[in-house]
Amino acid sequence: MSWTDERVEMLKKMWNDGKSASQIAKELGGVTRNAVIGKVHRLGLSNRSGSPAPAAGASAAPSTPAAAAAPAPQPEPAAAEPAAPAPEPAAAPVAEEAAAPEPPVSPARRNIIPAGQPLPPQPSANEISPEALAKVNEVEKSAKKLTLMELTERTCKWPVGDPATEDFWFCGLPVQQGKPYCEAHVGVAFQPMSSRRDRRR
DNA sequence: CCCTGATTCGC
DNA sequence: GCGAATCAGG
Repeated sequence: MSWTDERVEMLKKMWNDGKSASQIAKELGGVTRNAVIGKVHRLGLSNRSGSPAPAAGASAAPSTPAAAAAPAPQPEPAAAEPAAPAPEPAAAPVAEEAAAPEPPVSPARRNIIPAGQPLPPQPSANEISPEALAKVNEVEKSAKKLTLMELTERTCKWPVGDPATEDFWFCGLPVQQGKPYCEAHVGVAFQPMSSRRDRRR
C-alpha cells in the first residue's frame, strides 16, 4: 500500500486527533506503526500541533541528541532556554510519600480530590448474580493492580477501591476480546436488563 | 511484557 | 520517499 492523498489525509486527521501511531496503522491497514511514524515525521507534523498546549515541564527532554552536531546559532534570541523557573502549576497528586510514617490519607490529597459522587461502578452494592460476584472477588486477588497510566487496550479497566486513597487500582487482567474488562468483570459490568429492573429508586 | 514516539539508514 | 530495525522511554 502506498501513501495516497486520501490515506495521508486520514493519517493527518487521526494524528491530530490524538490517535497513536499503532492505532492509526491498524485503522488504515496495510501499514505498520513504524510506517505511520515515519510518514508523520516526513510530513513534519510530529508535533501534534493544535489546541492542547502541553505543560512546560512535560516530557520534552531530548535525552538522545547524541549527535555532536551542536546546531542552531540561535537566530531567535528569545525562548531558547527551557530552563524556566518551573513553578509547577498543579502539583501531581501522586508523587512523594516516602516521609509519611503513618497518615492513612494525606490531607493534601483530600483537597485535590473533591470527594467523588460519580464513583465508578463498584461491585459492592448491587443486585448481581452471586456467582458473578464470587468470581470477581476471586479475580481481584490475582489482579495486576495497575495504575491509570498502565492501562492499555488489553488490560481490564475495572477500578477497585477508593480513588481518594492509596488503596486504589485497576484490575489489569487480560480483557475479553473487545470488552474493556476481563471476563469476570464483564460479568458484573454488563448485566442483562432483566436482572437490574426493579431498583425502584 | 505491554505500549509510546523518535531516529537511523538501506532500499 | 519509504519503513524495518533500533532506540529511549512509560
